[in-house]
Amino acid sequence: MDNYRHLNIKLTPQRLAILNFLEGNITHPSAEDIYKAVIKRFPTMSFATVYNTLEALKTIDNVKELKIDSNKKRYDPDTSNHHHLICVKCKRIVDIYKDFEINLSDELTSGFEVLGKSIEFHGVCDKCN
Amino acid sequence: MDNYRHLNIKLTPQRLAILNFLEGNITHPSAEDIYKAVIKRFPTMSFATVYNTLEALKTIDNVKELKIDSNKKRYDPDTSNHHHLICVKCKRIVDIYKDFEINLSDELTSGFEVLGKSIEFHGVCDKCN
DNA sequence: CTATCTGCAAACGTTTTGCATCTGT
DNA sequence: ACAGATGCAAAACGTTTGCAGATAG
Repeated sequence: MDNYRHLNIKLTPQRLAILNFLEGNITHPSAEDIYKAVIKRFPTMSFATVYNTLEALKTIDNVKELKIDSNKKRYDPDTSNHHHLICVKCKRIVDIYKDFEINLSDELTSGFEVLGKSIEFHGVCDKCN
Repeated sequence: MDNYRHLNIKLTPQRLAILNFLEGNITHPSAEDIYKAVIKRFPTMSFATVYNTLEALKTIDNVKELKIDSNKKRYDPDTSNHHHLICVKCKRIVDIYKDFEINLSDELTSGFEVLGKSIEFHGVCDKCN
């Protein structure tokens, strides 16, 4: 529904459908989730287009590839710094918006210049508890 | 080289080879890395056996499956609480042994009971810098 | 002796690729 | 007009599975 001209990528109807599905989406969808959502409006949509679009969006930092699921890639349209809390039972994921300042002392960093971090909290959600 | 009787799993020569390869290994190897290492001594070794053994070792908490690589699973024989620092350029991984105490206030946890966390630091290593 | 493991090959789910056609800009 | 996107099918890749034969305990 929005205007995506500022992204400076070719805006095809398929890409707009994907962008609309992703906008404000906090479900951390997989490529298949995205595919299933957009194919309703675009019966000819292919996985190639989903992956192609995700690649384009990653490049312009409009989407972030997540490693929270070891079986498949998931995507997050929120590219701001935030963390994830995952239920070990039902795998529900919630976003954690807080910047935890962690200083790694030099003897821990092996000479690395540390740029950032991402924290995966795990726990048990209210429904599972 | 060690004695693994305390693990209480069937100790086949193949499993011993995998255990020996993993012991003290800080390279966070993938299934293929393990396979390539042990096939030198067991030319008939199959991936099925590698995965079967990893599954058995995961069950008894002797190895941990890592999510640091979005393309494939990696394994860590060090199951103690620690974190990882990854070079964004060369993907080199170093272990961070420190327990950062992070308290999530109730308004952040969405009712979850938080049990633990794992932090993925990213940065640029000395060689890449 | 027998419950479990091994090794092979086939199957699986996810992601990538090649290519002819189509389309935003 | 044309650089780049689409859609299809095939391939690639990591991982899992079925099963006959082997083996640790």
